[in-house]
Amino acid sequence: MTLFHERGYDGVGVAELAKEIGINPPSLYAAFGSKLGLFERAVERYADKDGGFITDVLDRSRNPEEAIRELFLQAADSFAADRRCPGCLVMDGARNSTDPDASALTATLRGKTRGAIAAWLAGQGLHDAGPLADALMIALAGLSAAARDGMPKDNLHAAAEVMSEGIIGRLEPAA
Amino acid sequence: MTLFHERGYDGVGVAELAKEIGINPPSLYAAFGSKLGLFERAVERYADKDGGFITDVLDRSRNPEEAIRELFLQAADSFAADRRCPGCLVMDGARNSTDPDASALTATLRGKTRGAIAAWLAGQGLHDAGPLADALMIALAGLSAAARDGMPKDNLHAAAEVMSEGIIGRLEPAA
DNA sequence: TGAAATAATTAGTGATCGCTATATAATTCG
DNA sequence: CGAATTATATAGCGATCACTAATTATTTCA
Repeated sequence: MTLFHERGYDGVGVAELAKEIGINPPSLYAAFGSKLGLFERAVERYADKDGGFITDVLDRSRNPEEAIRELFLQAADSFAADRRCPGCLVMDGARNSTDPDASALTATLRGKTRGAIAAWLAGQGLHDAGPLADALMIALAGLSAAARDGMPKDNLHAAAEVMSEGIIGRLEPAA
Repeated sequence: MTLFHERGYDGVGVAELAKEIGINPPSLYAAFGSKLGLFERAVERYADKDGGFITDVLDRSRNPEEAIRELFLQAADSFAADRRCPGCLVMDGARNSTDPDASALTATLRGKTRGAIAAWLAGQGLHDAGPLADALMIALAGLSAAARDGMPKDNLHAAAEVMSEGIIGRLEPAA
């Protein structure tokens, strides 16, 4: 998972993945079926653990302002937590990959996240929950890209606050 | 340039690049020195032509509100203009590349753009021009990522408007 | 302990990578 | 027209890719 996160799906080979796990390539294929199978397991684990803060924030927040603020704060924290593998594996783990299956895998997870956010916003009685969810996902994608481009944690935090407070200021109830 | 834009630096081979130009690999090396040399030329051309709207907007705008609004609008237009090569070549052309030189090339151009935006904002007498420039760059990176992930032009526009108006609403003069 | 089943390792498959030495064709000049 | 020069194209260099057949080592039970 760390290797995929660090260098992307195409950037790491099966030999190195097996070595990191402590097995040989044939054992990797016996256990996961293919490189893509291992990637699927890694991405799902990442979404469950590292990406769990998203559903947690939505569950715990009692109003959209608090939710969005906390979402951006925790995203900036998460994306800059480990200097060795910055950004989000779901956002950027298969970016520019030559394997369409790997891209489709992460795209599906992004779709689920966007759907959960949009549904929560709509449930809060907000106008334009769809475009709002798109804007949030785009901002998160930007944060992930910036983290991967090496932006320091403090700068990431400051920029995240600008964006979150900006979007919060534009919230309005459904017509 | 189109091939690099479409599939990223690592995603396209020299043989295909040469074929697209209409020459053979040895001629490509005679003309550009290396794959990286051709990428450099392509990225610089892209920054000059397709990315020219950024400096144009800054030059023409008479206040930050107008500038930011126009920046996001034109970015969304540009990133979704060609379905075959969506997003921004400078933002995502070398993302997850295994060649650090290619990544450094695009990183330098992003740094220049961020610098130009920050300087312009500061010249407009705005508070926190640095974090603001970071936020703008991050939003643009998010728009590029969303475009590359296949988001339709209209949705991209709507989300861009949410983000731009949000940031505009948070502008404040320097202390 | 000895045979059967399982696991791990080595080595190698064809394909593609960036890049280039060699060979062929086209052009320029005496 | 023929020789020297330049530009083109073909083919192949070593390296790496995902993946696996064949071999060796280990363990499991009678």
